[in-house]
Amino acid sequence: MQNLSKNQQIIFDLIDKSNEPMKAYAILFNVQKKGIKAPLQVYRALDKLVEIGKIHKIESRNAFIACQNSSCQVSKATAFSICESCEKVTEINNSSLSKYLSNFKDRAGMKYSKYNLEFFGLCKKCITK
Amino acid sequence: MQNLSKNQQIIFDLIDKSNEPMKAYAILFNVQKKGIKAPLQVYRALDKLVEIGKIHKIESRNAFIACQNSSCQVSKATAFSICESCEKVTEINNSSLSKYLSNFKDRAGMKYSKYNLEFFGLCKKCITK
DNA sequence: ATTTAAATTGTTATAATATAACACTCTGTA
DNA sequence: TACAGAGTGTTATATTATAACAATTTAAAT
Repeated sequence: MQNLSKNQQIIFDLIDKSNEPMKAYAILFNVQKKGIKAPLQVYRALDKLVEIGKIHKIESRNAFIACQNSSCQVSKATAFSICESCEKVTEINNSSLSKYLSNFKDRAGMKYSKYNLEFFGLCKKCITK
Repeated sequence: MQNLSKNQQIIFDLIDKSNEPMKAYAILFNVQKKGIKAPLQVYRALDKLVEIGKIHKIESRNAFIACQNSSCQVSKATAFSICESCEKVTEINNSSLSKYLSNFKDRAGMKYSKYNLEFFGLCKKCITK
């Protein structure tokens, strides 16, 4: 795989270091000291990083996390668990689930090339609170 | 179940008549002649309608569709197919899928109360184009 | 080395999506 | 009939995302 460009690398490093999903304008604020000044610079890098599978967008949160699955090249089969109390997000890496969903066919005869699944609930820590 | 309020009914009727997902500001434009003038009036009705399961939000599109599943009271287990060419969205009502996902447990020990799944691809019509 | 096309960057402005805050009104019920 | 909860109306503003255009860098093929 080709290397990331300067902006892409800066933004990927930031997201990768974070242990929680980051929103675009939080990213912007953090990288302003590195010379990235405008939203569009952030969104362009995010678009590319999503496209090549280095990060994923958590659609229900409008936020981005680094891919936890080291072998992931393309974001075409993603699943996440989201704690509705502490907002912790974890990428689910479960071969039974991914097999089931990748092979799923509905009666409409649609050809699926991609899916995104988000589970919501309470994480272990938050259940006991 | 209790009846919808005036604004909720107006907005639900509009979405229900539409055969495609509607965006909040498209809804606003359509209901202005009925006296609903401000975005917040729309968003409040949408929030309530989502909460009681009459409509669903398509997260990847920031758009709303009426629930196709007449028995659905609460939006806690939703799945959709989305055509990336014509943007047609269909609610998937498949008991095998919903059973599989409702029973899914990951190793993080999280207790899930809800999920949302979006499949992307090409619908029958668009495949042949 | 030089050309060339594609990707990336920088910049300003603006579009699209969504919520805060506050006051008032309606509705069901105890 | 008063009271609590849900709903409404309104203005302002916050948040998320893209349009348009010009310049620069990069990678690959001559």
